[in-house]
Amino acid sequence: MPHCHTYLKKLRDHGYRITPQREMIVKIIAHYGRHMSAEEVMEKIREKTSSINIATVYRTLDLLVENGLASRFDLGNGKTAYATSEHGPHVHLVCKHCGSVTEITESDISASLDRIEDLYDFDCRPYHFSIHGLCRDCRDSKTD
Amino acid sequence: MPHCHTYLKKLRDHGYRITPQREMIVKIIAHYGRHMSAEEVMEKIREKTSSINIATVYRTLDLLVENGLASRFDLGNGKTAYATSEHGPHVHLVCKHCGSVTEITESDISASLDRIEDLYDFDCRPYHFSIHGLCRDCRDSKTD
DNA sequence: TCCTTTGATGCGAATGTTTGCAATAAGGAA
DNA sequence: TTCCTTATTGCAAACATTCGCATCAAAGGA
Ligand SMILES: [Mn+2]
Ligand SMILES: [Mn+2]
Ligand SMILES: [Zn+2]
Ligand SMILES: [Zn+2]
Repeated sequence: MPHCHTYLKKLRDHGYRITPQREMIVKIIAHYGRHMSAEEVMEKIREKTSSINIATVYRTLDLLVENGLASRFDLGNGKTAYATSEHGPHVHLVCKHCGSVTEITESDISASLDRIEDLYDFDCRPYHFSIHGLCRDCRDSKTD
Repeated sequence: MPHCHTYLKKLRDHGYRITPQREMIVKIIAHYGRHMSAEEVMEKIREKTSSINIATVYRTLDLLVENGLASRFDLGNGKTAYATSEHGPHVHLVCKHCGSVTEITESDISASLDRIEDLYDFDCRPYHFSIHGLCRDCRDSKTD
């Protein structure tokens, strides 16, 4: 499914101009279906055609996030990751000690998100964020 | 209350050395009671005595986070913020369009965190993280 | 108190991300 | 189709954060 067309249309509808750079970046991240860092997007671009400046990649990814077409989050390793909604909504449990990442099931968080959207009139969806904590292994291996 | 002593003791108990640099950084962030960026910690240090290298500030803040004595999170402006548990556990709703930040009430999220801790055996507490989304004002001012 | 071990610091370089600004080109109007 | 307005790009510099490594000093034992 060419989701990228939908994304591009939404951008155009919001009054943004569709440039070859934006088309290429949207296509790449929409089809990839997983998290990508800005640098990974750059690599895919280099594989295909002429290069795009890294600042433009960041600006386009941020544009998608601001308009609810992608999510941005921090996996704790000093890099930021991006994904379109193709990746599906979910929460990552990131261990701040060993860096392991677990994805949790929708139903484990959706009640709280519903509540937040109701009470605070704040639109969390499509959600995709990280909760940093300690996994069992790391907790056990500590005297505390 | 000199929480900093507690923090320093915990670090020592975990086998870390207590250096003048660590003492100073822990004192500053524990007494401040709010979020601070690494650069803000540096400013406080400069006001007081001789300088500490910024890399040491980052390393010490990360040490506190890894040992559950402080939390680190991203307020979406390209800077990372840190706070000790003096700041209290809570979740920020960060609007990715206008940048506004709302703090939500403990009870609005704690059920989900309990569930996560049970099901995944993952220690979320003391929790302090951000959910990025759209506030009412920004949602309303969009054609979508 | 002095010595030894080894974890912590400072420094400078590398990496990741943002920003200001002049040049460019998308999209609408004529 | 051509022109105009102004959003977008590329570039280079600034900024935020991490890392490797030589040096230093905290902590514990003699
Ligand atoms: Mn994910
Ligand atoms: Mn807070
Ligand atoms: Zn872990
Ligand atoms: Zn807003």
